[in-house]
Amino acid sequence: MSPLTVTELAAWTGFLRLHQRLARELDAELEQAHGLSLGDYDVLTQLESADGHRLRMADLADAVLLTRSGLTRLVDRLQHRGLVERVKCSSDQRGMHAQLTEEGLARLHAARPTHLAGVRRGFLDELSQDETRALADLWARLGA
Amino acid sequence: MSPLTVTELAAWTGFLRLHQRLARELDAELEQAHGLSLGDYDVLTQLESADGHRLRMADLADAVLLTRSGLTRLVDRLQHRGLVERVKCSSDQRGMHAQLTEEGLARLHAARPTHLAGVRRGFLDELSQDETRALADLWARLGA
DNA sequence: CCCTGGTAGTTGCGCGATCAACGACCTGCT
DNA sequence: AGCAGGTCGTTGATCGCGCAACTACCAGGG
Repeated sequence: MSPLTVTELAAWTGFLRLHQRLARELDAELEQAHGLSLGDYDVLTQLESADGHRLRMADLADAVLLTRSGLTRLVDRLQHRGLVERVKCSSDQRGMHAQLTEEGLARLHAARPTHLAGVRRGFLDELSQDETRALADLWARLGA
Repeated sequence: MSPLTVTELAAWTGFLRLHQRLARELDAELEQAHGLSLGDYDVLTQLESADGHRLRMADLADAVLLTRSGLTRLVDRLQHRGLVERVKCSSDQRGMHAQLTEEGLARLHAARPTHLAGVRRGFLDELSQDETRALADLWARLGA
């Protein structure tokens, strides 16, 4: 396996470093301002955009890239705080829906400006429109 | 705060999702093939490229974006496995160097092909040369 | 000289995530 | 009908990390 060129290395490690830095910054900011972790925010957002503000546990886990067990506990915490509730699935007795509550929606809306500002400040603001589109296309390609 | 455009959203979430997926894939692969986590590999690599294969704890922590406490324990584990050793700093009685051992270097070299193959397969192979350069430049700009 | 403010590294604690194992349930085949 | 194999969500155990507190040490000013 031939070594990476300097440019390749920079393209890869820059990706890693930026993610680590940004994830920590934005998480801290959101936690401090609204008591939500990035994971909380991610789950809430997925639920908001889902039909009826509810999602099957497994689908939600896939959407936020957590294991099922990781999601179980994250939903536990959100439920305990009243931001989400569990609803039995009618068509499958094993299944559960995670359902956004009124309060969950409100908290999400309250937190959104903070988070969007952070994402812009740390990421989008540095990108031209062309670059933004190029990145979006690139991630789509890499996801397939 | 105005909402994100679809493209902006894709540029951001794609970044997040790709990182989560890749980090998990590459970590599992490296763990299974060589018993090293990505964090282990990262530390070993930093030490390899450092002068005398050694680095002050604080500098190493900065290089791999861990807190000092996180690094202390990571080095604990590596030391326990004989891949790294701690050396007192001569110029500062508080200071410690993390120093790569022979075995640590060997393990790193053994693991490198696996890791490079994974990075290429999941990331670099999908990029044209121009894109690779553009990304490297972009990360550099975002780092400042 | 010492004393104050700051830095280096380690530690106790708590959190959040994974993995493996489990019970409950579904589905298709015989 | 009954069983085999797979899926859904949860749980117990464990791990790695950050935060805050701590000790040891450094450096500069009175």
